[in-house]
Amino acid sequence: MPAAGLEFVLDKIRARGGRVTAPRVAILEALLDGPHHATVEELAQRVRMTAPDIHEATFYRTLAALEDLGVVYHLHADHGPSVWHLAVEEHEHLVCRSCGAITEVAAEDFDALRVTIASRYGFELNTHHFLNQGLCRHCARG
Amino acid sequence: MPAAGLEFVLDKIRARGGRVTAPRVAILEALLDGPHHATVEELAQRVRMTAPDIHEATFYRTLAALEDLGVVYHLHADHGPSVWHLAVEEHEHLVCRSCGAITEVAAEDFDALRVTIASRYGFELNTHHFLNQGLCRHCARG
DNA sequence: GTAATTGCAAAGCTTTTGCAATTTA
DNA sequence: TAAATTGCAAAAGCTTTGCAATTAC
Repeated sequence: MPAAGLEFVLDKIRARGGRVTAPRVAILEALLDGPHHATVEELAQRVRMTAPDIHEATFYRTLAALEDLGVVYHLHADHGPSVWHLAVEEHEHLVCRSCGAITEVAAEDFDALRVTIASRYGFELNTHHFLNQGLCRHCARG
Repeated sequence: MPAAGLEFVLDKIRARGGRVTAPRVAILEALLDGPHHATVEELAQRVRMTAPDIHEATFYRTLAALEDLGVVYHLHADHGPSVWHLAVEEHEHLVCRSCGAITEVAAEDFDALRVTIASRYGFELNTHHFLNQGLCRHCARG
């Protein structure tokens, strides 16, 4: 899933007959520049400086379109809004239920589990659609 | 997490100073009799025959109370409502993103993952708070 | 020009909450 | 009787949608 730069994604949009619009560019830049994961609200905050008039619905529609393209994906958090993520590199997300911090870890750490589940149950596990919950190093101690 | 029978749970409620009410009994019975997991809507449906007047809010409050007691827990589904689960035995849930079927698998299948994540990142992973998504044996073939 | 996209407003769905009335212990 | 629980109604939070206006190609 190498999604690399802005131009790469814009070309992908055009290739599908999509339009490259100011809102889409702004949202993509926010995701490319800042941390590669964010809720809609966080994205809106990042974008607000450069493009204050993008409607909330546009975020949802743009992100859904980008997800169709395989450029982003979303994770479900415990409660609260979905976390949207740039599909640059595969990794898993550990979210601390105490402090809320998100730790990104290597996708390979989950490989063994996928293999186990596939061989025992014939189930193709997609591990990165949810945030994995638990207690981070720091909070586990406290 | 042996939660066994109805009486066991009712005693647990009383022991905490809680009241044993008709709605609580009805909701517990629905969970004990039917499949051990259900959404609020599904529970309401099961309960409707015997107790048609339990308000939706009561389901949420009752389930939250039972969760405090460690008798039930809830899982977040992909989209859609939470799935409430009787805490009788530990197992993990695999939900098929194609047909929606929930496969329950042994908790031990996830043990290795928990150990890996703990030793590499010091993160105490709680694996059963989310439904694990993927494709079931049947749909993976199709 | 035509199809895709946006803004706006409204609504959908799940869940939570304030409050007065009811019920359990 | 006192504290816990319920029903009701309203609202909160996240997300989706219909529609007319706008914009990219």
